[in-house]
Amino acid sequence: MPNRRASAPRPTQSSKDTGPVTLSMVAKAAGVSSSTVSRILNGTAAVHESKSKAVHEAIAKLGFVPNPMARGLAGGRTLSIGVVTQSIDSPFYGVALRGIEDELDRAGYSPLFVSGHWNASEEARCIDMLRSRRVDGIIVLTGRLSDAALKATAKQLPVVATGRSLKAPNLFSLHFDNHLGARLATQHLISLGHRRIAFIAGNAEHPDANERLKGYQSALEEAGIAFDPELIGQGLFHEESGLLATERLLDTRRRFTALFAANDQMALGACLALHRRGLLIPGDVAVMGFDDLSISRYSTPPLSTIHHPAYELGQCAA
Amino acid sequence: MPNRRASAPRPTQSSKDTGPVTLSMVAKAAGVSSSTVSRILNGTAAVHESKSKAVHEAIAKLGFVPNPMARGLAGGRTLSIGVVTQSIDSPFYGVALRGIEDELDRAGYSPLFVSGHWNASEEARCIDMLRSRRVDGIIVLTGRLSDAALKATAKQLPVVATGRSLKAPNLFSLHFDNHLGARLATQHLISLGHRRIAFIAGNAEHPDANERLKGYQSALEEAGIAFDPELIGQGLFHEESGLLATERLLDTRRRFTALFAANDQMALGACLALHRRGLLIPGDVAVMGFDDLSISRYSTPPLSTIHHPAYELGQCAA
DNA sequence: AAAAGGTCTGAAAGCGCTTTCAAAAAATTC
DNA sequence: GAATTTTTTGAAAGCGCTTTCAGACCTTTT
Repeated sequence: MPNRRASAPRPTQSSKDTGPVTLSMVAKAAGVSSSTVSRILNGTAAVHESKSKAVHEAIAKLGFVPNPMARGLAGGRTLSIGVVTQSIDSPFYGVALRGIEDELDRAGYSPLFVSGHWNASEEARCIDMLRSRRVDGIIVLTGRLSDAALKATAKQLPVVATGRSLKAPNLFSLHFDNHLGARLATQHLISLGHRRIAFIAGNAEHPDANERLKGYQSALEEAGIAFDPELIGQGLFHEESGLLATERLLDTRRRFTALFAANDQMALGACLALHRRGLLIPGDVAVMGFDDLSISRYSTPPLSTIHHPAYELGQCAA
Repeated sequence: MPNRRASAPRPTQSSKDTGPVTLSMVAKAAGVSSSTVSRILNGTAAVHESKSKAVHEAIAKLGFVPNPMARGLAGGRTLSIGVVTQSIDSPFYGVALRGIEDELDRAGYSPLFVSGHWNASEEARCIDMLRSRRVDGIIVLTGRLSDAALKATAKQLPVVATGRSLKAPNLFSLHFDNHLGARLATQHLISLGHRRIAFIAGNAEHPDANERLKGYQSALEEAGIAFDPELIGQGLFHEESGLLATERLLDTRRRFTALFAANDQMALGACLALHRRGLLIPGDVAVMGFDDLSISRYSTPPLSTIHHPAYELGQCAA
C-alpha cells in the first residue's frame, strides 16, 4: 500500500478540499521556493515585496494552514502550551482555565489541558507527556509537584506556576495572597461582632489551605480572640467534606456564631449541614467562603466570599 | 545558527537527560534497525522474539518515549482526539469532559480541548484547528454547528457528536432523551399535586432546550392541564438568566406553585429570585432542575433534579 | 571597471517516525 | 539437496516544515 495520505494524488483537485494544502503547494502556486514561503510565514528573513505578496495571495487562495506537527518536528515552536490542571471539572480551576484559553487564543497559541488529579507522580507524567508533545511552555496550576521538579522542568521549557512563590530562571510564579484573603474574611466576621468563628480547613498538604488557616489565626490574634482548635474542621476542598466537617463541628456542641470555610465549595456543603440542623444563615450562623465562584452568588442566601481572581490569574499566566 | 535541537550533540551524554531519546538511538542500542523498533512499537509486523526483547530492554534503559509529532507527521495516528466543548468552565460540560478524559486516558489517547463558545463559526474554526493538528477523531459536545458541517467533517475523520441524533457513515451520535427527562420531572411535580407549574426554558436555538419544553408540555397534556404560555419564562441556561426569568414571572402576578427550570443553573438562579421575594422552597414554590450537577445537591435546600449522565456520556463518547 | 560587500533566494539536509520494497534467512516442499 | 515459499529484516523514501549554505543579483567601494 502506498503512503496512506499520498494515495490520493492531490495536485489535480483544488478548491473544496480544505485539508492537505502544503507549504510546497503554496510555493509552487506563488512561483517561489518553499524556503521563501517559510521565511515569509515566520518572518525569519527579509523577502522581496513582490514575492511576499504573491505568496500571501497563494496562501489565501489555497486556504493554506501550516501543519503544527511538521513545524514542531522541524525544530520550531509548536504554538501550543501545556496546562497542568488538577481536575478539569473543578469550578474553581475551570475559571482559571478559561482565562488561560482566552488569553492564549489571543496570542495564537492553543492550550493542551491535562489533569494531574492532585497527585505528584501523575503531574510528573503529564509534564513528560507535554514535553514529548513539544509544547512551547507549561503552566502548572498549583498541584503537588515538588518545587525542585518544577525547577528542573524550567531548565528545558519556560514554566509558569501558580500557587507558589519560587524564583528560578525561566520559571515565573504567580501567587495569590491567601493569607491576606483569609485574614480579611475573618476580620469581616469579627467586625460583624462574631467572636466564636469556626474554620473549615482544606487539605493539609495543600499550601493554599495552610496559608488560609494562618490568615484566619492572624486575624483572631489581632482581635485578641483566643484560637480554639476545637473550632477547626478538617475538609478536603469539596462540598461533601465541608458538609461532614460542619456536622462534626456541630456535634461537638462547641458553639459558634460564624463559620469560615477555606473555599466556596466547602462553604456550600457547610450551608447544607446547617440547614439540615435547622440553623438559619446568617441568623444563627454567618457563613463565609473563599474564591468567589459564580455559583456562590446564586446560592440561597448568597455566600459572602473572598474574590479570587482566577480568571485574571489564568490570563496572566498565559 | 545550527539546528536548534541538534546543536547539542547528544550521543555522548546518556542517563539523566530524559528528553531527546530517539527511536534510532534505541535501534542502535538494541543492535537492530529503526524499522524493527517501529514495528515492535506498533505491532505492525512479526519480529523475532530475541530482537523484540533486546529492543524492549533498550527502550526501558534509555527511557525512550516516542515523539507524537513525528509519529503524526509520518502519516500515522497521533493518539490524540479533539474535543469541541462550548465553555471549558461550564459545570455541566466539565463533568462530561472529565468522563472523556478518563476514558481516553485509559485507551492511551489524550484529549485536545477547544471551546466553541456556542458559536457555529468558532466551532468550525476549532474543528479546522483540530484537523490541522491531525487528531485521530473529534468529539463535539452539542453546539451550534450544522449537522451538514458535521457530516462533512465525518468524511475525513471519525466524529462523535452528543445532543443530536443523526446517522452518517463515520459519525456516531449520542443522544440523551431530554423530552423524556422533562416529562418525568413535570410528572413528578404533578404527582405532588401541583397544577400551575412554571417553566424556565433555555436558549431557543438550543435543541435540548426545545426538547425539554416539549417534554414539559407533554406531561401537562397527559395530565389534562392546560398549557399556559404566561407560565413560561425565557432563560439562557445560566444562573443569571434563571433569576431574571423568575423575577419576570413573579411580576406577572400569574400564580404558580411549582417551577421547573430547563437546567440546574437556571434553577439555582430561580431559587435565589424566590428567596429574595421571601418565598419558601418548597413550601411556597417547589423547584426542579435538570442535569443533576453536583452543586445542586449542596444548595439549600437541595434541588430536585433530573439526572443527566454527563460523565457516562463523556466516557461513552470517548 | 574590477573587487568587495550586501541582499535575496533556492537547493538540500534534516527533525523522528512509519512504511514500502526488496533482499536475507529460515522453514517447507519435492 | 535443490527449488520454493514463508518469515524477518534493513535501506530508503517520505510526512510538511525549518534552516543552513552557497549561489545569484545588486550596490558600493577603490
